[in-house]
Amino acid sequence: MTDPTNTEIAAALDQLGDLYELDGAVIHRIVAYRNGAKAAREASTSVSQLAREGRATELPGIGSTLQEKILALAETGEIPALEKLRAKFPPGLVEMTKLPGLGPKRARRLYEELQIDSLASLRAAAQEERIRALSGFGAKAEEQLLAALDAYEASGPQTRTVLNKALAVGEELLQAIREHPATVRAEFAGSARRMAESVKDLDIVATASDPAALARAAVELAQVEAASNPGENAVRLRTHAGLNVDLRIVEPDQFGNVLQHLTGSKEHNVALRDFAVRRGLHISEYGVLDDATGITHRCPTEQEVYALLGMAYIEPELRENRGELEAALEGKLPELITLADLKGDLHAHTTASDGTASIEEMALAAKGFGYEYLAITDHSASMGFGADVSDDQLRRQIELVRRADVEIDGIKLLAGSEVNIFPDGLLDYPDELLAELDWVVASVHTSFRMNAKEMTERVIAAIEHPYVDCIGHLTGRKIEQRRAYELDFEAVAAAAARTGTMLEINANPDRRDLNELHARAASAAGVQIVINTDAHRVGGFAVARYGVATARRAWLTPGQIANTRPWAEFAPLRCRVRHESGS
DNA sequence: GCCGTTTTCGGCCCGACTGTTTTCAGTCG
Repeated sequence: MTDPTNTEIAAALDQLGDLYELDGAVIHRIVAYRNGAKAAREASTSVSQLAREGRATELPGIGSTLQEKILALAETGEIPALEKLRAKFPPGLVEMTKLPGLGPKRARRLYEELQIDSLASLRAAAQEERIRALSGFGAKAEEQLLAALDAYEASGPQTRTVLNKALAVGEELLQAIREHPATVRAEFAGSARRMAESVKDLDIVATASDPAALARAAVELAQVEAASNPGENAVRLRTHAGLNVDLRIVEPDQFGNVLQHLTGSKEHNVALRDFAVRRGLHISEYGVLDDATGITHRCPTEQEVYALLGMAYIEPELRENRGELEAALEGKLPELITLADLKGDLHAHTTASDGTASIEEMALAAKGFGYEYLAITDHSASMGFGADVSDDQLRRQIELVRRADVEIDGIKLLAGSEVNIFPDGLLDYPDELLAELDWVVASVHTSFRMNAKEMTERVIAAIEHPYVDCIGHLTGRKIEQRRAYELDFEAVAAAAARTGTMLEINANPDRRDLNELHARAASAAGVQIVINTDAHRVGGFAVARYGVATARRAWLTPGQIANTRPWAEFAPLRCRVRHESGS
């Protein structure tokens, strides 16, 4: 049988955690399963394989017991403890705990005392006012359960907003808050500050000369559709797009504590506080309490919070409990790449395929964005976007790019293509035509539903092609829309490292593909990474920030990103150069 | 269930909010 993927292992461990929680296990055991699930989900190699070798325990949070369970899943397809718990609790019971306000303890009482085992039976019981008979429940609880059921059935489990959509309105709102006369300082916190792929809501932390006045004024801003009653130092806003924004206004001497607390992530904060406790310190949003002195240190800046723990400042993008605390202690945090480090873009479209601007317009836009070089990479013939670029049209396009390169000063233009990888691994243009190009991105755009083995062979065939410089948006995922297709990432990264083929971080905020975990693992495996915007219009280069954000969340430095180099240094990195020179 | 420059056993983050309570358990972020 085929080994379970890391995602499947993580799901099984998460389920075990949920079911043990219903079963009333001590919280630390439940947390251990959830930590194990996180470790499996984020591992850069096959966890089943590690378990077979007895090395899964090297992952933080996986000990011998979890390794045994993973091994059982790999060898028999099931985990006995999980099957036993599934038999004990109906699946509807787990679903009930997804309702806000209903946790495992209360759900289990509803099941045992009223035989409620599904959303439907829960609704019936609440409507018939049978729940209020239980001690600890009242009429209010029934009311809230019915409201939660309505909300859940109307829109399903909570949806998240892709980061650029949240920032589009959020940055306007932040700017408006900053411009208010009472505001001294205002910053994003939360997952938006960490530049996560998507957000549940936005958090803004501010200091103000008159907090209550700022809270009242925020309610009246043009971006705000509705709001809670503004308090003395907090208000919840809802934008016209339905995004919730929490504004917290704090004392300046606690700004660092609150910003750190609300920036999270939860996992980072839990690990940070755990670390602090071992040193006699207690971190909260109000300060850092020192057991030895009884003094609570209030921190105007986050730097002071981390300094009190003897750590270097940790950039928000790294705060995911992926080793940043240990690195900060040892002074081994990476010098992360910034937007200003990018020198060129190697994936952009024009009207020759599905872009909206000419070669010249895109060149000038890229130059205006500060780039020194740009590859024009329209879709190959089989793509079917607008005007197909046939072989002859590509030859003509090459001429046009070369001419524009001569005519436009201050930016190097490369004649390229985004070539389709067919299901059999072959490319859309003949080799002799590909050989004429300066740069070739190969991408999968069709037949996503192949199995992992076939898809891996398909992509590796392209990686091994002598004229392919780079693989575009490797996994095909669209954030909150479309899952990544099945692929053996380790094998792909190994092939890319072996051949010198680059892997792209596609900066389109709906893609961010490679994702941060893949990008980190690929770079560690020796793969050269490029950050490309895949721009389809002159404004398209602006999304580079999201590609940079993914690279930062992948711990990457400028040296690990090929297109931080000027063209003279980048050009020899292309694997085709080595192919052509016969090495 | 995991883990160890105080531990192989005994710890394991912090606080707010809510409804149902007469001091707190459960839930959430």
